[in-house]
Amino acid sequence: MASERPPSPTRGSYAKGVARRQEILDRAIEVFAQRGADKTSLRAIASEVGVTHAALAHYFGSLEELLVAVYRESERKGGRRPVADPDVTPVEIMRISARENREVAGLVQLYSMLVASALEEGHPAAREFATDRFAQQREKLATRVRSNQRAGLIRADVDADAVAALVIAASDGLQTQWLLDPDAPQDAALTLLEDLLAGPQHS
Amino acid sequence: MASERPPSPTRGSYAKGVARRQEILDRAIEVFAQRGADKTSLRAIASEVGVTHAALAHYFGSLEELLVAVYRESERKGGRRPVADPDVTPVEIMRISARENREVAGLVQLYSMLVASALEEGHPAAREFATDRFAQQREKLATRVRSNQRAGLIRADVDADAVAALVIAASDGLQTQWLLDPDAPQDAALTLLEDLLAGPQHS
DNA sequence: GTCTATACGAAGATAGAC
DNA sequence: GTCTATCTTCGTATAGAC
Repeated sequence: MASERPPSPTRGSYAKGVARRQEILDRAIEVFAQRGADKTSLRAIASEVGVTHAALAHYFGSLEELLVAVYRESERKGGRRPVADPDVTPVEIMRISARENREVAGLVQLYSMLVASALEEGHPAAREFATDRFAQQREKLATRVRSNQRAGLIRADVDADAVAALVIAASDGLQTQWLLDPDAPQDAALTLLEDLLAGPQHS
Repeated sequence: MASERPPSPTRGSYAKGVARRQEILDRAIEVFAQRGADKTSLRAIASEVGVTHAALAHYFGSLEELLVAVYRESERKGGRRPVADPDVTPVEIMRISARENREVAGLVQLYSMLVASALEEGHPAAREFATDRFAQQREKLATRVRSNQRAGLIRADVDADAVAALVIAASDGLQTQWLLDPDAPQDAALTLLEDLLAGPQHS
């Protein structure tokens, strides 16, 4: 309790690196929000952060890994605590998530770019990011669907895994359409899906 | 019917250019299918076609415009005649389209990349392509939905425009998930949506 | 471990020769 | 109209100072 003992010599020097990495990441997020996901090269970020582009490569390995880190960190910061109430529908979950993402400039664009890269060969970082994310989201939403079904909020005759995949796909796709054309019926389409899933008894 | 009159001298010299452009486009499609949407640079295409990368820039203006041309031409060639039967559901339309797209290697990846680029600023060609495509698809499908509703194939109490946007979003998103994880319930989710839209009387 | 300096090859764009 | 030559910028890799 008195004086903090310094970390062991063999691993002590990690502290600075971790803090520095976080500092760079925070700045990179700002740069990203301002310049857009596309024009943000390693050199551009490095220049604005105040380091050389080689330093970024040192901390993050590659541009793509930096982009993944930026997205994960942006989402972590912008995201409120996960919705605890099990009676909230999957569509409402995606609605909340979409609203949060839209508040962070460039985040949806970055997500779209990462997913597109993941589809190409030779992009392991993006591929892993997208694959994991879809799998986790599908599992999380499927669990919620089953809970909703027990509570009578979602009709019992639909497959929970299919619903999860469908809701994610619809949410992603509608967000894209909305960015390209704000007149596209994003909310209406999402609400429609929600009503359809609620079953015949929906108000 | 006898002999084709050559085009007028003032515009005749276009003929060679148009033919050459088409020839380059055909080769570019093959190169694309083999190498993937990502690693296909202007130089790579030019090298395989047998011209310099500057020639491609001359014919297509920019890499992005070439990519848009490649996608449009690939889709035109792969697409069968449009489905005439007005009783085919929008979901079935997207299923057919998805099946055709999947037969052309790299086409879905290219589409995903173009849409992602369209979301970024400073990509007018991709932006125009994606905006137009979504608008056309929404209009086409909405008309079909209304027809389906009159025929009793789709429940009458849903908004046709919202259905169109929803079906497109679901189809695009599910195709992406399927590419990243073939175990994702793509068909099940699409069929689910189809059944939900059919209404309470669905078998 | 952290980071700078530097070099390399490849990319898209463009000016101007032919 | 077509293409060579060149410009700038990019991501990555390495060597070595601290």
